[in-house]
Formats: sequence, C-alpha cells, structure tokens
Amino acid sequence: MISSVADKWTMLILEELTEQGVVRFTRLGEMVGGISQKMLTKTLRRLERDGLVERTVHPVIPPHVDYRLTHLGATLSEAFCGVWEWAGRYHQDVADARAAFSPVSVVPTFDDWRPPQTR
Amino acid sequence: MISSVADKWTMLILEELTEQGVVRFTRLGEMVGGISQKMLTKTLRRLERDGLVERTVHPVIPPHVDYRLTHLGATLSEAFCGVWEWAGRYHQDVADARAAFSPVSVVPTFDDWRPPQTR
DNA sequence: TGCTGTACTTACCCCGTGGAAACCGATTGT
DNA sequence: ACAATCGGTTTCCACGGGGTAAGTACAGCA
Repeated sequence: MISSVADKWTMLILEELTEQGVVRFTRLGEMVGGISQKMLTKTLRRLERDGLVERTVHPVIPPHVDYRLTHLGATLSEAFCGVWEWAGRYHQDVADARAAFSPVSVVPTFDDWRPPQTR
Repeated sequence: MISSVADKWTMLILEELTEQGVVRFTRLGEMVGGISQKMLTKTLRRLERDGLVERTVHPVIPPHVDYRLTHLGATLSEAFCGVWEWAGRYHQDVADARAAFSPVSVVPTFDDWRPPQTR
C-alpha cells in the first residue's frame, strides 16, 4: 500500500497536479518530463482506482480528458510536503555525505580500502 | 534523489530505526519483515553512504554490527511522519475507492464495461 | 483524398530489481 | 570433529518495470 504511493512517477504526477490543478493528458506528460505514455496512463489509472485523482472525459472528437486531484489526493500531496521540504533543505547534506563516502574518483586514498573478498 | 529515499525498504527501515534506536543487522531484518539479506545490506549501505544511518562494527568474533540513525536520518524520518499518518488515516478510504472501482469479483456489473479494443 | 490532433491500448522486448539459497570467516560450545 | 552464530557476499534466475513503436477512432481542414 505504502509502496504504491511511494512510487517515482506517482510522486511526480501528484506534484504536478497539485501545482497545476486541472491538466490534460499530454500536457501532464510534458510537465512531468521523461515519462512514456504507457507509464503515464498506467500510473494515472492506478491513482484513479485508488481515489486520488479524478478523470474527466469530455465526449468531443479530438478527445479531451483532464485530470485533477480528489480531496483524498490533495491530502496525500500535502502529506508529501514534508518530504519535499526535507529534500530541498537537506539534499546538499546528502550530496556531501555521498562525496565524503566514496573516495573522489581519481587518485583516491586506498589506504583504508579492503578488497571485498579476503580469500 | 527523491526516488532513492522514496523507496519501499528505505521507508520501512527508517521507521524501524526510529522506533528501536540501535538495532543489529539480523534483528533489523526480522523487524522489517519479508526483506532478504541482500536487500537489507544494499539498502543499509545506501543509507550509510547518504549519511542517514551510522554503521558500527564491533570487532568481536561472532560479528556484531549495529545501526542507528544519524541526525540527518532522523530529520528525514520526521519528514516521513506526514506520510505515515496519512496512510494510517486514509488507507481505508483508498481500500474503499479500490473496491468501488473494480467491480466486486464475482458477477460484476458489466453494463459500463467497454472492451479495450473496438476492432 | 488524406493528413492532423488527442488520448489512449497493445505488442514486443530489454534490462534491472530483487528473491532464494549456497557459501564464507573465525571462534566457541559439545 | 562438527554444528552454530552473525553479517555478510555471490550466484542463479524469474518477474515485472518500463521504453519504443504501431494501431485505433473520428472530425475537421486543406
């Protein structure tokens, strides 16, 4: 259950819908960026099934479908706020930790390096 | 970056460490439940690399290693609180939405079902 | 006549994720 | 001599995530 909302595309789509309000399919795909139609459809269907987004079909001939958050979806998006804020505030710390952890690419100090296998 | 913390195991491990404080490898695996050693190791390594958990090795002969959150890790865990609370508060709503969405298994109403291919 | 725009679905295929299980190391207990 | 303990690592393998490309339907416009 948690794993279904902790999904990469889920979070990004939720984010866009929160910011944009009502968005059409193609536009949503552009905004998210780098998502294939297949995954966009799949993720949106799951969100719709879980009652997080509402899908409105306008029966016109160049098809027109738009998506918006439901109330439930909005509450989830709000819950995610904390994580987004955390990422904004601390991503530099994480980057620093990463840099300090793995020796810096070229000519690193191998002094405390031990091969994974003692054999 | 977000996707690395929004991982299923990451969230569960962070949760356990938050609740338990200092935990050993095997015990942590038991607490999380259903995680393979491989994933536990991998996830812990990543968390360590990102400066979110601290790994302490006691050089004794039945090996003894324990893990605890760093300050950074604690802030992330706190940021996740909102999501956990959301899950606790609304998981029933999601379950309901799901049940209402897909017709209830046996003898569903096919009235509004349209085959995926008109052909 | 045929091309375009829109929101998909379907088929095909690749590659990474992740589980299961065996192996490993030194030491203590029986 | 042998099992057990602990924290891994490694190998094998299946599943599915996810990309690409093509199909689909239908009206309007050139």
